[in-house]
Amino acid sequence: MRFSTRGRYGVQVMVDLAQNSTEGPISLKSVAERQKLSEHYLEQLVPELRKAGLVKSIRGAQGGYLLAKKPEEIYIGDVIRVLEGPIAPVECTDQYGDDCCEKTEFCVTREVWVKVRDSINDVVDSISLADLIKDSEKEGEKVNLFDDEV
Amino acid sequence: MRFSTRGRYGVQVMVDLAQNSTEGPISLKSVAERQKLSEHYLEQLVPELRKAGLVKSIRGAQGGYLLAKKPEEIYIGDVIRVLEGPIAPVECTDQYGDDCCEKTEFCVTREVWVKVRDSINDVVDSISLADLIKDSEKEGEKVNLFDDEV
DNA sequence: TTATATCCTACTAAACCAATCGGAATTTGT
DNA sequence: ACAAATTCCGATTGGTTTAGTAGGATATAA
Repeated sequence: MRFSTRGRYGVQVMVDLAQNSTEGPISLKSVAERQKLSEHYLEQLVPELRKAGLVKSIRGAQGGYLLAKKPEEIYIGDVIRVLEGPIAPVECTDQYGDDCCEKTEFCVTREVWVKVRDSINDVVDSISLADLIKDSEKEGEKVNLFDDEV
Repeated sequence: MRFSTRGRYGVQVMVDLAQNSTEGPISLKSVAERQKLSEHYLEQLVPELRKAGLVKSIRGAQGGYLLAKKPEEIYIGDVIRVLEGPIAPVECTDQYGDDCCEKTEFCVTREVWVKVRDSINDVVDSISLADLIKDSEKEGEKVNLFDDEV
């Protein structure tokens, strides 16, 4: 049960843009260096974010990418669904309200996957880019934000 | 972002056992027929559930599998984690409290994945086999249980 | 002793993942 | 006009994972 690198890198790129593109476009080269990712691979992912209206691109020298909206208006769920496809822990939860497999009897287990799907969507749709970079502004302290862990 | 068939089939098998093993062991052959799954493939999965203490096996003719505990005491999360491994939407959330990548700066995005992980675990650890088969006892009505959907 | 089961280890075909490669098109600065 | 920087685009690739299949060995009831 893993997200692929697509969603993970995508979120990293968006956060990086939010942190760095305050004045002018940011090249993928610099994002790749800061985030320690393959520039070529990002070239494959980021155009999808552009087509989805999450970033804007400026071509040519000194070009690069910019967020298309304010960090407060971009939710992690949007980024993930663009790069990973709809969140559907099993196939039959892909479309809402559809009935799934051709099982003759009522499919009992679907309830589980629907609840998982909805709960993931709730989480990722409740966190904006602004929420994430707010944390990073406390840079240097390195506090543990995850006090819910063991 | 999918669970593999392992987790899905595993839950199906456990539900099938809960529904059918009230008196005596159930063969994988019959489970496979009812659930329309490959018997041989189940032979690969179900022993893992046995080693994890979720089912008991009885070998030989008229043998088969039984739940090792009451349906009220078996949670979907247990089944899934046995067959899919720990729920960790990205690698660095695999162990609790561990810090992840060797990023020099604090990893902002990890917060997202930790919250997703915890929310999935909360859901699957709140649904027991008993909860699922309770629904199926209303068989025949075929009501839509998912009124939270569009 | 036969049929029915679980148990166990390999093997495999297909799909998917995470890139890499090689260039075309666009824009800025000199 | 030209070079450098950059996005854009399609093809290819090596490795891993998935979802099984194959072929038996072992155990037990009838």
